[in-house]
Amino acid sequence: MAKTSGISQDKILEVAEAIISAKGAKDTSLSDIAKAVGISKGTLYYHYATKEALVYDITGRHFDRVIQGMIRLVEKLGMKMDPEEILAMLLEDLGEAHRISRLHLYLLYEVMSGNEEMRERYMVRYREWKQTMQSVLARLFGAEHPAHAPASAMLLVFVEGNTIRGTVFDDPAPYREMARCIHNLYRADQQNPGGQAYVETKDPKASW
Amino acid sequence: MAKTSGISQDKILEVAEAIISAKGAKDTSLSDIAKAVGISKGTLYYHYATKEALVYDITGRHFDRVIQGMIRLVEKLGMKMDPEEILAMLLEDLGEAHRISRLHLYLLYEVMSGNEEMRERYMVRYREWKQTMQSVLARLFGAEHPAHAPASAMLLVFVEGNTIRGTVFDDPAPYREMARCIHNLYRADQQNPGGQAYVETKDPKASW
Amino acid sequence: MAKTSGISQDKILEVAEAIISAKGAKDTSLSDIAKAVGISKGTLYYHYATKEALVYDITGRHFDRVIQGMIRLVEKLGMKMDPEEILAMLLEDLGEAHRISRLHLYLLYEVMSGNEEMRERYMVRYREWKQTMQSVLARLFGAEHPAHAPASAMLLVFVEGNTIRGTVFDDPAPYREMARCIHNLYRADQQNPGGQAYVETKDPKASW
Amino acid sequence: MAKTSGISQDKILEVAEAIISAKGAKDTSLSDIAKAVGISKGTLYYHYATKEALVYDITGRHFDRVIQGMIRLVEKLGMKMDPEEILAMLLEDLGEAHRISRLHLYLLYEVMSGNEEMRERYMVRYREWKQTMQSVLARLFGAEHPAHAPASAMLLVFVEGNTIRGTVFDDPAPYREMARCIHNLYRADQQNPGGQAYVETKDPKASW
DNA sequence: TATGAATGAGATTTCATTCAT
DNA sequence: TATGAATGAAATCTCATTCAT
Repeated sequence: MAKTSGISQDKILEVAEAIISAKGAKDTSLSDIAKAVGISKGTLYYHYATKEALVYDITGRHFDRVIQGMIRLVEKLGMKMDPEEILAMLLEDLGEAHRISRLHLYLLYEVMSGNEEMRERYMVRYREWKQTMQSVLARLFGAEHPAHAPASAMLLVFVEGNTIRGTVFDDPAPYREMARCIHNLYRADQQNPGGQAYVETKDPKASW
Repeated sequence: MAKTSGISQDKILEVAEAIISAKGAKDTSLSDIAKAVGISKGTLYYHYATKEALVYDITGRHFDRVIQGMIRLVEKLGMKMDPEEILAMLLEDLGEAHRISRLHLYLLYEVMSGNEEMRERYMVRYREWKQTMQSVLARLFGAEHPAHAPASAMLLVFVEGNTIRGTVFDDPAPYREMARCIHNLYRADQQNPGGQAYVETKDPKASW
Repeated sequence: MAKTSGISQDKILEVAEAIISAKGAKDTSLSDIAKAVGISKGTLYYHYATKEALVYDITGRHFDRVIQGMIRLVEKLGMKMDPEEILAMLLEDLGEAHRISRLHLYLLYEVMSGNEEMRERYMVRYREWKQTMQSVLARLFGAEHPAHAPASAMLLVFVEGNTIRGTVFDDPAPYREMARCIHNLYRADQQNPGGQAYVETKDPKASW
Repeated sequence: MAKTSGISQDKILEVAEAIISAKGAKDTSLSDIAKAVGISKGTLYYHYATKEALVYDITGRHFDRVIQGMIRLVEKLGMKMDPEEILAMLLEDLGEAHRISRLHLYLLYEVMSGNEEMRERYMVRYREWKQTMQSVLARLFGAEHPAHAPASAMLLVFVEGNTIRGTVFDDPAPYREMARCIHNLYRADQQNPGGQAYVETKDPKASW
């Protein structure tokens, strides 16, 4: 959607992302962005023919960063730590990055009120992110485990829930307890004592 | 903020809420609402001096319903059930009400990009909601318990996380596991084995 | 498409039509019109939500006038005159009204480059105009006559051809000869000496 | 107006003409054309300093083709046929070439809403076309004849009228009757029985 | 209470044209 | 010859808000 070329493209994205992180895409006009980048509206149009196209690329950047951030953090921590601690740090890392959280919610909003194409593209990246979470769990708890399905679902919910929580409240969430909660899913004696195991639905509308 | 008057006030709110649940406040014009209600823009303006005022009242209605819904559900279930099961049902009840979820996120967006007054009013209702969650926990697990703080924080995160999750994906979340996770916080042998207890911060910026 | 109401609606149409007759709809901006009427662009929008809607109503006015003009002229001339002379005057009347001719061509252009809805509405009025021509011929030469079909087709071609001719050249067309030409179609000894009679096609795409 | 140069000049014209025939010059951007030709806007600008210059050349091509088409058709038919039949075929040939008709009208529009220079150039070619029509009539009915003036005027009106007619309606016009109508002008007993002969005005504004 | 009319400010988009390389 | 980048001016449309009646 975006043209490929040198320096300005990136600068536009960077500046636009900063403004949108602060005010949301709906409240950020192309004038605002052009002014902040130091170019004319015409030039902005030359690089991004529609506002949507710009938001697309920002969405891409956002997920790139979030996904790379997870991977880098896990690699940095290595295997020296307790899996539970690693999960706690992951959750905290994502939960405390407020600028990213705001952007995350603003992009979600764009998707909710956007067109099908927007939604499609967003979902692709979202699933990629979810996949990364599952890889992290596999790395921490072994490749195959029946708890992976509920654990990754719960991890996602924690991350998203923290996003909203951190946007509304200022104090940190109980990251440690959340980590333990996920860890518990992998403990033999905890597994569904007398209950049904959580199995992700696989119908056509299922998402991963 | 809203004038007190006859019949239309409620009708306006109802219709406006329906439209905003579907499209978001930013993408809903006062024209849209007036048309749907069957009144003129002038009349709409007579009842609500600004668009913000209308969104305020919708926010009020929204939290009223969410809070009342929780209370009613807990009362309906009574004490016959396992606390864990009640929690699971609470989470499911909130997580599967998609129209409410959408509205919830749209209102959050309004707050994020709104002015201070809007934020203030929103916070009042939000804390009220949080208070209700704590009451529910107190009812389920006893009035005083050190786990209440992390448990209510986690409950909130679950609820909000599910809101987003349900908006993006179509399949249900692992409500049962979430409920157990909260339940575990109240189990003696689970409590912070060799770790620090979660304590909510109480600085001025703290929110409850 | 247009709102029904008092004075300004008509004034807008009148002024807009004058400007569009001179410059064409494509080269007439809503700003131009608003300025000429003495209202703001917002007010113009209040009365006509799109430029298309405005052009629709102008198209309506245009055909109204052209059709009424034909009827009035024929009625004025009554039966005192030679049919041929009446036809000549009709052709001249339409051919020499340059402002109307320009508008006619500008509207045709809008239809050619417009959407299906525009085309639809235009065709309705166009056929109505064609119908009026046939009524005029019926009045001049009797209700039923095999020459009606080619005669009305030819009359239309004359009128439209004159429209272009008068736009490009300044001198008058040979109205009298055209009239005779049509008249000849009704003369027994002229009818298709050894040729096929012109019959309008009646397939689904046929237009009248 | 156009620079003389290698291969692209012609390709540009060809492609541009095709697009403009379909959408009209006003609705065709230089971007559209550049993209379709497969060159950059900069390169297009190198070949045509303005959009107007491009339309000029397309106008030239258009009249070249129309004029050459008439000449070639008449030559092909030779003298074997009835003059009336030749006229009918000429009219049909022009009337049924819809792409050319569209272009013809679109170019007329450009002239109507264009500047004086555009108009000037257009008129030169238009008169050339008219001249060709007169040559055709001379060939069919003899070099000198008082009916030439009204006949050529009427021929032009027929051609232009058919252009519009064919754009609006789908069914063919009564070409044969039109041909006879012109033919009749050359018949002694038909000439202005008791009327004034049609004489083209020769004032400065007269066009041929 | 209710409304039709009006509006200003601003949003997105478009595009012919220019120019350095 | 060719082009990518840039731009200014303008066009259409949107809408919360105001106000006389």
